[in-house]
Amino acid sequence: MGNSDSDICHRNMTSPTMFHKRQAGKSQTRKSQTSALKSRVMEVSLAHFSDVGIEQTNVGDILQDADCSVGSLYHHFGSKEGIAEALFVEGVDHFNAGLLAALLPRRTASTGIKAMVTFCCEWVTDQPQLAAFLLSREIKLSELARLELREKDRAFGQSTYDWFAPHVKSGELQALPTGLYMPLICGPTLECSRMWLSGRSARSPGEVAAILAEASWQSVRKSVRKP
Amino acid sequence: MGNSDSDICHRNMTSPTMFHKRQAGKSQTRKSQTSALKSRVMEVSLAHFSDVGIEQTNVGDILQDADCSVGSLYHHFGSKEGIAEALFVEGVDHFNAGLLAALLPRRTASTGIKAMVTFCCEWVTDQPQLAAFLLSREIKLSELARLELREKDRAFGQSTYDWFAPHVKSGELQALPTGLYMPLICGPTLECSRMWLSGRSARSPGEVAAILAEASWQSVRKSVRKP
DNA sequence: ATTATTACTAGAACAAAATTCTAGAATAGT
DNA sequence: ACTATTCTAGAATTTTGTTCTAGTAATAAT
Repeated sequence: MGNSDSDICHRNMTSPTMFHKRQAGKSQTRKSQTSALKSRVMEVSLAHFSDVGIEQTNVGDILQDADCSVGSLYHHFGSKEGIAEALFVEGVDHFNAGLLAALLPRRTASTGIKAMVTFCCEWVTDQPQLAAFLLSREIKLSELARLELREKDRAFGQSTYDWFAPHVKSGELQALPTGLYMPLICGPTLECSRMWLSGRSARSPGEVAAILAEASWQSVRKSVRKP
Repeated sequence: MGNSDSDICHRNMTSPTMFHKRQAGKSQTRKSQTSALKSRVMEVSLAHFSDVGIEQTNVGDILQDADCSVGSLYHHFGSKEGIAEALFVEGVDHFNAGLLAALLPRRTASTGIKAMVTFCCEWVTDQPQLAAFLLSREIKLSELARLELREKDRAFGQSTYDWFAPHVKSGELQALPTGLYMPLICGPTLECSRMWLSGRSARSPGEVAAILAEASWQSVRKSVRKP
């Protein structure tokens, strides 16, 4: 999170100097101070965003809670939305990586699908703040971030599809339009998550993980019964 | 939509005069002008909200596009969020009513569940703007609206449960925690909707309604196979 | 009919909050 | 040592949501 090199100055910089190798030389103090500052801002912002939403959060509070100056904040993030964007991209990254890590080692269709659902449930239950923020979708992404995410999304979709394909061929999984697997597998869980996170449901996803896993599995397995 | 009597002045008014019967007498011109204005504001706001989000929308634009004065807008809606709130409550009402109307006449578990999914798909596909707005959930509701919605939600849940119960008893539907039926039935569809609405998927829910209906049905039907 | 009250419209004035600007300090590269 | 760049800082500016005051049309009360 800290040294994510994601400040806007790097993003916007087109000069070749950005490719010079960075010697992690002697005095690390300034660098670490800076990255600590960015971390602090992101952490504090997440707390506020997930609590009252981006709009209701005011930069003044972030500045104060993160002990950061206006200049620094705008230097690193460009805008309030910029902070949200950074949080969003990072969050999606972590989630997708975790989901893949849960899926890939599984050898059977059933265990793979259920592992995805279970991971989803646990992830949401373990870090409700980040989950609430990611699921809220009130983020207006910049064109750049949009493309970045689109690409990550594509890569993620490809990875899962590579895992699914053999199981479809072997007749364990239904053959479906590619875009439907994720909604069918994670949709119910995410819906439960939203309800829990917004206080409309008392039961956390973690508590109903097993039921959700079984149900989602039933929805994508190749049915052998007559309809 | 027009004469919804939902302006804040009515909501906040506690004096008994609000209960005086209103003679729909002679000159309707002012009333209709007013309700036309409110409709215009809501329509224009929905377009902006679903396009760029509530935060990014500025009142100035709404004022201009709806040809409304600052005074009128704040008289009728109280704030920018007030407009969003009105849109949200109205939207949820319509959606829930439609969903119930699709479900209640069905006599078998299978056709009922599938009707819900199908309705969901069509509703989202038919009015993408409203759907995008409702699904975005960036609305900070007032305490009053929160309670109002909570109650509607409860009533809706009760109605669907009354329909489900006999089918659970007869062994067609799985017995599940009450809060899980909706996520399992509508979760995949809503997830598809989000992807379509945000441009991450090309296929509209309407196009895959049949597949989703069947899959969701499989996820909640009472399974007769060995696990 | 006259008056009083209320609903509504209108836009100037205000306040709060986001962002830009300018300047200076720390650091890295040459 | 010198120069360019990154980073920090906070005052100044701009933007934008909201309030206020005033006036008009409609309805209710007397």
